Amino acid sequence: MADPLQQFKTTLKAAGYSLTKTRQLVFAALQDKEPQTMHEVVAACAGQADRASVYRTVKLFEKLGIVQRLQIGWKYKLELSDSFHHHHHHLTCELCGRTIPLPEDPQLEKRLRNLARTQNFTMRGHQLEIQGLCSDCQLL
Amino acid sequence: MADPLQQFKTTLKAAGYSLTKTRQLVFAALQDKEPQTMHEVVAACAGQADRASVYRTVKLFEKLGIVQRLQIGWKYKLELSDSFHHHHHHLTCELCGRTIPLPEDPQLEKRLRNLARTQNFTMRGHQLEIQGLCSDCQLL
DNA sequence: TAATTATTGCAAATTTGTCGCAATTCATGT
DNA sequence: ACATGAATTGCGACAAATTTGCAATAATTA
Repeated sequence: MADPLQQFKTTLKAAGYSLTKTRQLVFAALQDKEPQTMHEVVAACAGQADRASVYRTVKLFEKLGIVQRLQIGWKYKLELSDSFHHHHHHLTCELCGRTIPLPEDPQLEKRLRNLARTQNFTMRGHQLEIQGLCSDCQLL
Repeated sequence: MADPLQQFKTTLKAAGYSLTKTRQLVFAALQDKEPQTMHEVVAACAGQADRASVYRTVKLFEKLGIVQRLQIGWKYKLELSDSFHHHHHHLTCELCGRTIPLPEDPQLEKRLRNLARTQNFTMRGHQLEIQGLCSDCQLL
Protein backbone atom coordinates (compact mmCIF):
# COMPACT_ATOMS: atom_id res chain seq x y z
CA MET A 1 0.00 0.00 0.00
CA ALA A 2 2.84 2.34 -0.85
CA ASP A 3 1.98 5.08 -3.32
CA PRO A 4 -1.75 5.16 -4.04
CA LEU A 5 -1.29 6.67 -7.48
CA GLN A 6 1.17 3.94 -8.38
CA GLN A 7 -1.15 1.28 -7.05
CA PHE A 8 -3.94 2.75 -9.12
CA LYS A 9 -1.91 2.59 -12.31
CA THR A 10 -0.81 -0.93 -11.57
CA THR A 11 -4.35 -2.08 -10.89
CA LEU A 12 -5.57 -0.71 -14.18
CA LYS A 13 -2.76 -2.22 -16.19
CA ALA A 14 -3.01 -5.56 -14.45
CA ALA A 15 -6.65 -5.80 -15.48
CA GLY A 16 -5.82 -4.81 -19.04
CA TYR A 17 -7.25 -1.30 -19.04
CA SER A 18 -5.41 1.74 -20.22
CA LEU A 19 -4.49 4.78 -18.23
CA THR A 20 -6.56 7.56 -19.71
CA LYS A 21 -7.02 11.20 -18.89
CA THR A 22 -10.56 10.65 -17.65
CA ARG A 23 -9.53 7.86 -15.35
CA GLN A 24 -6.76 9.89 -13.84
CA LEU A 25 -9.16 12.75 -13.37
CA VAL A 26 -11.74 10.70 -11.54
CA PHE A 27 -9.09 9.11 -9.39
CA ALA A 28 -7.70 12.50 -8.46
CA ALA A 29 -11.17 13.77 -7.66
CA LEU A 30 -11.60 11.06 -5.05
CA GLN A 31 -8.15 10.97 -3.53
CA ASP A 32 -7.72 12.34 -0.03
CA LYS A 33 -11.27 13.57 0.17
CA GLU A 34 -14.33 12.77 2.19
CA PRO A 35 -16.75 10.56 0.24
CA GLN A 36 -18.28 12.40 -2.71
CA THR A 37 -21.63 12.22 -4.40
CA MET A 38 -21.69 11.29 -8.07
CA HIS A 39 -22.82 14.83 -8.72
CA GLU A 40 -19.71 16.20 -7.05
CA VAL A 41 -17.41 13.92 -8.97
CA VAL A 42 -19.02 14.93 -12.24
CA ALA A 43 -18.67 18.56 -11.23
CA ALA A 44 -15.02 18.07 -10.37
CA CYS A 45 -14.45 16.79 -13.89
CA ALA A 46 -16.57 19.43 -15.58
CA GLY A 47 -15.09 20.67 -18.83
CA GLN A 48 -12.50 17.91 -18.78
CA ALA A 49 -14.61 14.81 -19.04
CA ASP A 50 -18.15 14.08 -20.13
CA ARG A 51 -20.79 13.00 -17.65
CA ALA A 52 -21.25 9.66 -19.36
CA SER A 53 -17.55 8.96 -19.19
CA VAL A 54 -17.45 9.70 -15.50
CA TYR A 55 -20.27 7.24 -14.94
CA ARG A 56 -18.51 4.64 -17.03
CA THR A 57 -15.29 5.23 -15.17
CA VAL A 58 -16.83 4.97 -11.73
CA LYS A 59 -18.49 1.75 -12.75
CA LEU A 60 -15.20 0.35 -13.96
CA PHE A 61 -13.42 1.45 -10.79
CA GLU A 62 -15.99 -0.38 -8.76
CA LYS A 63 -15.51 -3.53 -10.76
CA LEU A 64 -11.77 -3.29 -10.23
CA GLY A 65 -12.20 -2.56 -6.54
CA ILE A 66 -10.76 0.92 -6.83
CA VAL A 67 -13.80 2.73 -5.50
CA GLN A 68 -16.71 1.72 -3.33
CA ARG A 69 -20.15 3.12 -2.79
CA LEU A 70 -21.39 4.05 0.65
CA GLN A 71 -25.00 4.33 1.57
CA ILE A 72 -25.61 7.75 3.05
CA GLY A 73 -29.25 8.12 3.93
CA TRP A 74 -31.16 8.10 0.69
CA LYS A 75 -28.20 8.83 -1.51
CA TYR A 76 -24.88 7.16 -2.03
CA LYS A 77 -21.38 8.54 -2.00
CA LEU A 78 -18.13 7.35 -3.54
CA GLU A 79 -14.72 6.92 -2.02
CA LEU A 80 -11.52 5.09 -2.83
CA SER A 81 -11.77 1.58 -1.47
CA ASP A 82 -10.00 0.11 1.50
CA SER A 83 -6.86 -0.85 -0.37
CA PHE A 84 -6.12 2.83 -0.88
CA HIS A 85 -6.38 3.81 2.74
CA HIS A 86 -7.23 2.04 5.99
CA HIS A 87 -10.44 0.14 6.14
CA HIS A 88 -12.97 2.19 8.06
CA HIS A 89 -16.61 2.99 8.54
CA HIS A 90 -18.50 6.25 8.76
CA LEU A 91 -20.73 8.34 10.87
CA THR A 92 -23.27 10.43 9.01
CA CYS A 93 -24.69 13.49 10.64
CA GLU A 94 -28.40 13.75 9.96
CA LEU A 95 -28.34 17.50 10.31
CA CYS A 96 -25.26 18.81 8.52
CA GLY A 97 -24.82 15.79 6.24
CA ARG A 98 -21.12 15.39 6.94
CA THR A 99 -19.58 11.96 6.57
CA ILE A 100 -17.06 11.34 9.32
CA PRO A 101 -14.60 8.43 9.25
CA LEU A 102 -14.40 6.13 12.25
CA PRO A 103 -11.15 4.68 13.58
CA GLU A 104 -10.51 1.04 12.82
CA ASP A 105 -11.86 -1.47 15.28
CA PRO A 106 -10.33 -4.91 14.86
CA GLN A 107 -12.69 -6.46 17.38
CA LEU A 108 -15.68 -5.26 15.43
CA GLU A 109 -14.24 -6.68 12.26
CA LYS A 110 -13.66 -10.01 13.92
CA ARG A 111 -17.20 -10.08 15.23
CA LEU A 112 -18.59 -9.46 11.75
CA ARG A 113 -16.49 -12.19 10.28
CA ASN A 114 -17.83 -14.59 12.88
CA LEU A 115 -21.39 -13.52 12.24
CA ALA A 116 -21.04 -14.22 8.55
CA ARG A 117 -19.55 -17.60 9.30
CA THR A 118 -22.53 -18.64 11.37
CA GLN A 119 -24.59 -18.33 8.19
CA ASN A 120 -22.10 -20.30 6.17
CA PHE A 121 -21.45 -17.13 4.21
CA THR A 122 -18.13 -16.09 2.70
CA MET A 123 -17.57 -12.48 3.65
CA ARG A 124 -15.81 -10.43 1.02
CA GLY A 125 -16.55 -6.97 2.29
CA HIS A 126 -18.91 -5.03 4.43
CA GLN A 127 -20.19 -1.58 5.11
CA LEU A 128 -21.43 0.06 8.23
CA GLU A 129 -23.08 3.41 8.52
CA ILE A 130 -24.06 5.02 11.78
CA GLN A 131 -26.57 7.82 11.52
CA GLY A 132 -27.02 10.42 14.19
CA LEU A 133 -25.81 13.83 15.29
CA CYS A 134 -22.22 14.98 15.15
CA SER A 135 -20.68 16.83 18.05
CA ASP A 136 -21.27 20.21 16.42
CA CYS A 137 -24.90 19.63 15.58
CA GLN A 138 -25.79 18.34 19.02
CA LEU A 139 -25.41 21.87 20.29
CA LEU A 140 -27.99 23.39 17.99
CA MET B 1 -45.40 -6.37 18.37
CA ALA B 2 -48.34 -8.73 18.23
CA ASP B 3 -50.08 -8.89 14.86
CA PRO B 4 -48.14 -6.95 12.23
CA LEU B 5 -51.21 -6.17 10.18
CA GLN B 6 -52.96 -4.82 13.23
CA GLN B 7 -49.96 -2.75 14.17
CA PHE B 8 -49.85 -1.37 10.67
CA LYS B 9 -53.48 -0.29 10.79
CA THR B 10 -53.03 1.23 14.21
CA THR B 11 -49.96 3.16 13.13
CA LEU B 12 -51.78 4.63 10.17
CA LYS B 13 -54.82 5.63 12.16
CA ALA B 14 -52.77 7.06 15.01
CA ALA B 15 -51.03 9.35 12.57
CA GLY B 16 -54.32 10.40 11.03
CA TYR B 17 -54.01 8.58 7.72
CA SER B 18 -56.66 6.38 6.26
CA LEU B 19 -56.43 2.74 5.44
CA THR B 20 -56.65 2.59 1.67
CA LYS B 21 -56.43 -0.20 -0.82
CA THR B 22 -53.06 1.00 -2.10
CA ARG B 23 -51.56 1.12 1.37
CA GLN B 24 -52.74 -2.37 2.19
CA LEU B 25 -51.35 -3.54 -1.11
CA VAL B 26 -47.91 -2.12 -0.51
CA PHE B 27 -47.84 -3.42 3.02
CA ALA B 28 -48.77 -6.88 1.84
CA ALA B 29 -46.10 -6.73 -0.84
CA LEU B 30 -43.43 -6.21 1.79
CA GLN B 31 -44.66 -8.50 4.53
CA ASP B 32 -42.75 -11.70 5.17
CA LYS B 33 -40.49 -11.15 2.21
CA GLU B 34 -36.85 -10.48 1.69
CA PRO B 35 -36.14 -6.80 1.05
CA GLN B 36 -37.56 -5.68 -2.29
CA THR B 37 -36.46 -3.12 -4.83
CA MET B 38 -38.85 -0.30 -5.59
CA HIS B 39 -39.23 -1.86 -9.00
CA GLU B 40 -40.39 -5.10 -7.47
CA VAL B 41 -42.89 -3.40 -5.22
CA VAL B 42 -44.30 -1.45 -8.14
CA ALA B 43 -44.52 -4.70 -10.09
CA ALA B 44 -46.29 -6.43 -7.23
CA CYS B 45 -48.94 -3.73 -7.33
CA ALA B 46 -49.22 -3.61 -11.10
CA GLY B 47 -52.76 -3.23 -12.32
CA GLN B 48 -53.95 -2.48 -8.81
CA ALA B 49 -52.11 0.73 -7.99
CA ASP B 50 -50.39 3.39 -9.99
CA ARG B 51 -46.63 3.82 -9.90
CA ALA B 52 -46.91 7.30 -8.48
CA SER B 53 -49.16 6.07 -5.69
CA VAL B 54 -46.73 3.36 -4.75
CA TYR B 55 -43.97 5.91 -4.53
CA ARG B 56 -46.14 8.18 -2.42
CA THR B 57 -47.09 5.29 -0.20
CA VAL B 58 -43.54 4.12 0.36
CA LYS B 59 -42.54 7.65 1.22
CA LEU B 60 -45.35 7.90 3.73
CA PHE B 61 -44.47 4.53 5.22
CA GLU B 62 -40.93 5.70 5.71
CA LYS B 63 -42.10 8.84 7.45
CA LEU B 64 -44.26 6.75 9.75
CA GLY B 65 -41.46 4.30 10.38
CA ILE B 66 -43.29 1.44 8.71
CA VAL B 67 -40.64 0.71 6.12
CA GLN B 68 -36.93 1.38 5.87
CA ARG B 69 -34.51 1.60 3.00
CA LEU B 70 -31.41 -0.55 2.78
CA GLN B 71 -28.61 0.24 0.42
CA ILE B 72 -27.67 -2.95 -1.38
CA GLY B 73 -24.78 -2.43 -3.73
CA TRP B 74 -25.91 0.04 -6.35
CA LYS B 75 -29.57 -0.02 -5.57
CA TYR B 76 -31.62 0.22 -2.45
CA LYS B 77 -34.21 -2.19 -1.20
CA LEU B 78 -37.23 -1.78 1.03
CA GLU B 79 -38.34 -3.83 3.99
CA LEU B 80 -40.70 -3.43 6.90
CA SER B 81 -38.85 -1.66 9.66
CA ASP B 82 -37.56 -3.07 12.90
CA SER B 83 -40.82 -2.58 14.78
CA PHE B 84 -42.40 -5.21 12.53
CA HIS B 85 -39.75 -7.81 13.15
CA HIS B 86 -36.51 -8.00 15.08
CA HIS B 87 -33.80 -5.50 14.39
CA HIS B 88 -31.32 -7.16 12.12
CA HIS B 89 -28.71 -6.71 9.44
CA HIS B 90 -28.19 -8.40 6.11
CA LEU B 91 -25.87 -10.45 4.03
CA THR B 92 -25.91 -9.73 0.32
CA CYS B 93 -24.76 -12.39 -2.08
CA GLU B 94 -22.66 -10.86 -4.83
CA LEU B 95 -23.58 -13.62 -7.24
CA CYS B 96 -27.29 -14.31 -6.89
CA GLY B 97 -28.17 -10.95 -5.35
CA ARG B 98 -30.15 -12.42 -2.50
CA THR B 99 -30.47 -10.40 0.68
CA ILE B 100 -30.33 -12.65 3.71
CA PRO B 101 -31.21 -11.52 7.24
CA LEU B 102 -28.73 -12.03 10.05
CA PRO B 103 -29.75 -13.02 13.57
CA GLU B 104 -29.69 -10.30 16.18
CA ASP B 105 -26.41 -9.75 17.99
CA PRO B 106 -26.74 -7.59 21.12
CA GLN B 107 -22.99 -7.48 21.62
CA LEU B 108 -22.50 -6.06 18.17
CA GLU B 109 -25.10 -3.41 18.85
CA LYS B 110 -23.39 -2.45 22.06
CA ARG B 111 -20.04 -2.20 20.36
CA LEU B 112 -21.45 0.15 17.72
CA ARG B 113 -22.96 2.34 20.37
CA ASN B 114 -19.60 2.59 22.08
CA LEU B 115 -17.83 3.37 18.85
CA ALA B 116 -20.13 6.28 18.16
CA ARG B 117 -19.59 7.57 21.66
CA THR B 118 -15.84 7.71 21.21
CA GLN B 119 -16.47 10.31 18.51
CA ASN B 120 -18.84 12.26 20.68
CA PHE B 121 -21.56 11.31 18.25
CA THR B 122 -25.19 10.65 19.13
CA MET B 123 -26.21 7.45 17.40
CA ARG B 124 -29.77 7.37 16.20
CA GLY B 125 -29.65 4.42 13.87
CA HIS B 126 -27.29 2.31 11.86
CA GLN B 127 -27.08 -0.12 9.01
CA LEU B 128 -24.71 -2.90 8.30
CA GLU B 129 -24.37 -4.85 5.11
CA ILE B 130 -22.04 -7.76 4.59
CA GLN B 131 -21.24 -8.61 1.00
CA GLY B 132 -19.95 -11.98 -0.09
CA LEU B 133 -21.09 -15.37 -1.29
CA CYS B 134 -24.04 -17.24 0.13
CA SER B 135 -23.81 -20.92 0.89
CA ASP B 136 -25.44 -21.88 -2.41
CA CYS B 137 -23.23 -19.73 -4.60
CA GLN B 138 -20.02 -20.87 -2.99
CA LEU B 139 -20.47 -24.18 -4.73
CA LEU B 140 -20.57 -22.76 -8.23
C1' DT C 1 5.29 6.63 -36.19
C1' DA C 2 1.70 3.59 -37.85
C1' DA C 3 -1.64 0.23 -36.88
C1' DT C 4 -4.78 -1.66 -33.77
C1' DT C 5 -7.86 -1.41 -30.10
C1' DA C 6 -9.83 0.81 -26.24
C1' DT C 7 -12.06 4.95 -24.79
C1' DT C 8 -14.49 9.22 -25.23
C1' DG C 9 -18.04 12.75 -26.41
C1' DC C 10 -22.34 13.62 -27.94
C1' DA C 11 -27.10 13.08 -28.37
C1' DA C 12 -30.85 10.24 -27.73
C1' DA C 13 -33.14 6.74 -24.96
C1' DT C 14 -34.23 4.66 -20.41
C1' DT C 15 -35.12 4.58 -15.82
C1' DT C 16 -36.42 6.70 -11.58
C1' DG C 17 -38.84 9.80 -8.95
C1' DT C 18 -42.10 14.00 -8.63
C1' DC C 19 -46.10 17.17 -9.40
C1' DG C 20 -50.72 19.26 -10.35
C1' DC C 21 -55.30 18.44 -10.73
C1' DA C 22 -59.75 16.30 -11.69
C1' DA C 23 -62.01 12.03 -10.38
C1' DT C 24 -62.55 8.67 -6.75
C1' DT C 25 -62.45 6.56 -2.27
C1' DC C 26 -62.41 6.80 2.74
C1' DA C 27 -63.97 8.02 7.54
C1' DT C 28 -67.42 10.01 10.13
C1' DG C 29 -71.82 11.31 11.88
C1' DT C 30 -76.57 10.35 10.94
C1' DA D 1 -76.73 2.16 4.75
C1' DC D 2 -76.01 7.11 3.20
C1' DA D 3 -74.55 11.71 2.54
C1' DT D 4 -70.71 14.79 3.22
C1' DG D 5 -66.16 16.68 3.40
C1' DA D 6 -61.45 15.54 3.34
C1' DA D 7 -57.88 12.53 1.99
C1' DT D 8 -56.11 9.75 -1.75
C1' DT D 9 -55.61 8.08 -6.35
C1' DG D 10 -54.70 7.90 -11.39
C1' DC D 11 -53.07 10.13 -15.12
C1' DG D 12 -50.14 12.67 -17.94
C1' DA D 13 -46.47 15.78 -17.96
C1' DC D 14 -42.12 16.87 -15.87
C1' DA D 15 -37.46 16.59 -14.04
C1' DA D 16 -33.44 14.13 -12.66
C1' DA D 17 -30.38 10.26 -12.87
C1' DT D 18 -28.17 6.83 -15.52
C1' DT D 19 -27.32 4.16 -19.78
C1' DT D 20 -26.46 3.28 -24.68
C1' DG D 21 -25.04 3.47 -29.79
C1' DC D 22 -21.85 5.10 -32.67
C1' DA D 23 -18.53 7.95 -35.03
C1' DA D 24 -14.44 10.43 -33.64
C1' DT D 25 -10.27 10.34 -30.75
C1' DA D 26 -6.69 8.86 -27.81
C1' DA D 27 -3.75 5.07 -25.84
C1' DT D 28 -0.81 0.87 -26.50
C1' DT D 29 2.36 -1.86 -28.81
C1' DA D 30 5.49 -3.11 -32.10
